[in-house]
Amino acid sequence: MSKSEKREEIVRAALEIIAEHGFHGAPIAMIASRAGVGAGTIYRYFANKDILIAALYQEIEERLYPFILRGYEPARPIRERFLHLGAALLRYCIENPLDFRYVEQFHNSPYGAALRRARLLGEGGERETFRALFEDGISQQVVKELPVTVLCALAFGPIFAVVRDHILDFTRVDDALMAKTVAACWDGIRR
Amino acid sequence: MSKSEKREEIVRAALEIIAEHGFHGAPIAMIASRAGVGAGTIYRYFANKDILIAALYQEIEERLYPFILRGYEPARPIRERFLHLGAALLRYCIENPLDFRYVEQFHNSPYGAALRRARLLGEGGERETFRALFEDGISQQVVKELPVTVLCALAFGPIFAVVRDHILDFTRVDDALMAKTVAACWDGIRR
Amino acid sequence: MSKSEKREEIVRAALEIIAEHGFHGAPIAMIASRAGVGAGTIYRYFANKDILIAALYQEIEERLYPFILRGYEPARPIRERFLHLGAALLRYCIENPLDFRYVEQFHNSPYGAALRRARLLGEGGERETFRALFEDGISQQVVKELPVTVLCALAFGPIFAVVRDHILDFTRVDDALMAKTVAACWDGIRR
Amino acid sequence: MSKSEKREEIVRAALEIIAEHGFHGAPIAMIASRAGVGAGTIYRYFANKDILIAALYQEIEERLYPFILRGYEPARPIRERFLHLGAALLRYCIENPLDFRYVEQFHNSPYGAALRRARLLGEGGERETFRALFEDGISQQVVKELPVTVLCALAFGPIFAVVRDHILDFTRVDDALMAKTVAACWDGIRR
DNA sequence: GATGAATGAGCGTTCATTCAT
DNA sequence: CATGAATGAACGCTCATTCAT
Repeated sequence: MSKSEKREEIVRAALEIIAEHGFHGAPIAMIASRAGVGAGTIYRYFANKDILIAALYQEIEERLYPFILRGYEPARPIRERFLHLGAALLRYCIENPLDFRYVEQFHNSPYGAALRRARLLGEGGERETFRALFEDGISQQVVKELPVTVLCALAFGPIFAVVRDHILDFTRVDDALMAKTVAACWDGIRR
Repeated sequence: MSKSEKREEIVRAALEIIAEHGFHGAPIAMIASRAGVGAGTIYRYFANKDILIAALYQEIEERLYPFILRGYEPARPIRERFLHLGAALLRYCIENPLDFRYVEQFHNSPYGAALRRARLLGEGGERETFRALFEDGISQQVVKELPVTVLCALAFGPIFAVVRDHILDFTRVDDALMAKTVAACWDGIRR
Repeated sequence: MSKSEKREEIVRAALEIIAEHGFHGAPIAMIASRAGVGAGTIYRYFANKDILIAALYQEIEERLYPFILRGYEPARPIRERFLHLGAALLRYCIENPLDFRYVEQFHNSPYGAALRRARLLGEGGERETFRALFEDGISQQVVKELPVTVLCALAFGPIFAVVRDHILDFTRVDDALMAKTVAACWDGIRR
Repeated sequence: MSKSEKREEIVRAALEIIAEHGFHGAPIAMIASRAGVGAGTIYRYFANKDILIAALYQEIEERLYPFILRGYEPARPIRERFLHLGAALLRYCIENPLDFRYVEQFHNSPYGAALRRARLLGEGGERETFRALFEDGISQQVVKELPVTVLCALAFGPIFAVVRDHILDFTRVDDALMAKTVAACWDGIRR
């Protein structure tokens, strides 16, 4: 196994186990054994468990962002752009439930809050795209005049809630329902 | 300190520490010391940590439910009823951020998922009220024809997201913004 | 409940619980609740748990000794005297299994060894009777010329072993088997 | 220290401390420190304390059995066979007092009773040898017609009692006394 | 005198991290 | 480099003992 393959195995194992059992249910020894490496080896790639956790979060973001931007055209009308981004986000989460579960676990830790706070100040990855969309929408008087954070809440809150229900098998989400959900989110933010 | 005061102190200490640091950041010894009691004392009131956690969740529910139903009139129009419930829910969370944080932690634990699943089957406390409202709304063709779980997501998702941002000081939520937020949620679910 | 009744209840409860569950399975709180008194009350009668344990042992000895001496006639022949004492001892243990179990637990604790050592030096209750019997037997050349401790071992060892098996339901001991067992013990020590 | 030496050290430390102080007087931390290892290390070799205790018992049995069978010839006369086994058993206990004390502690625990009960049903290690001997003896009309459990009591009861006295320094047991003791046991069971 | 709630030292056990091999 | 055995601090929990009522 090459060096980078090993790293990948570790990250994959951590994702699976943490998504499934949460942070407390994921001892380093279990991650190592699922990854097929020694426990000490993990510390060659990540200084400690917190850093592994943060790096994994990073990786997920780096998969998500290209996914939702694929085919995105900033020149299209606001509504169309929103429907594209919302649908892509929803689809990604439905198709990558481990990633979604992991991100939820992460945000629900002291660590996650720190990161979110840091994001507010600096550049925010895909956040920027949504921020630009909402600010365009406001200035074109297509979107409600609300703080961007609230618009985010109106747009993403329902999407993530639907994904949660889907993962817990409370709601079966198919393409049709995905479209309707995102459309309803648009109703929430549009003027 | 009287017997019931001691119990209350324990519950309050647990609420504060768990809301702030999560379940892993809240050892029994820390809860005990914050409550001003010995560690063993907690076990006179709660058989073990899990039961303390569940009891605290129960207590929060028992505070929340009466709060949001105060002044609720099931005979009023759907929209009005929704605005009442949504605003009350949002206000409760804003005014009781520890309760909100705690409930989030709880739902994000294996324990919480088990409870949610159990709720789906049996009677669900305040859930019933919302379910009735949404089903009324659908049959009166005032609300979108979507699964109740999705309507819940559209209604509560944004509310909880706004509360999260408020607690993290990302958004300052005043009465006006609360009203606008709930109104936007209504736009999301109404036909 | 009078003062001495209360003491008796405590001792009885301790006997039952310790005989059944051993010393670790017998917290003071459990003894108190079985005795129908408060936990603190036990400390009015016994300075601490060790002293309760020792006092209970004492009480059992004080029941056993009169029982085996009932009808004992030191003037009768050695063999007859031995059969009397052996049968009485065996019968007592079979009929009072809690006492027997307790004594076994006791002897198997650091405490029990200390007591046995103390006994060797001072006067030893019923031990004296047996010692006298064996020494008579040796001087009359009816009993093997062995140290008294070894004669005790030959006489009591099998009796206690049989009782253990009876209590664990490995052997059903009736009057006939009791007689045969004691007779065999006699064969062990007689010339 | 090699891996298997470490395991051995742990077992030896546990034997010493439990033999001396009983199960409650032998916390894991004390065993670890006597063994010269960290407390957590014990759990690499034994899943928990109960399993350590059971494994140690097993090891003692596996030392005892070969010892008493060394030079045993099933073709010799009953009496000779009994004297061989009895003397070997007695010698083993005298020479390995820690083993003896440990086994006594073990049998006097809920765990030990469970094992004894299990033994009654299945094959019983060295028990089988003694059982065969006694049954041979009965059918050859050399041994008293008593239940095997009672014959065991007559044979082993005195031996273990003598060992107890020896360990507590009540009786000094030398080769001559060992021989006499076993001979007396034979008198107890022979016709 | 009697109570039982309160205490906290001490238990068995886990697991992030280190380091000899 | 990679390993995984070793570590020990920290956890949840029990229970003998105390003491305010």
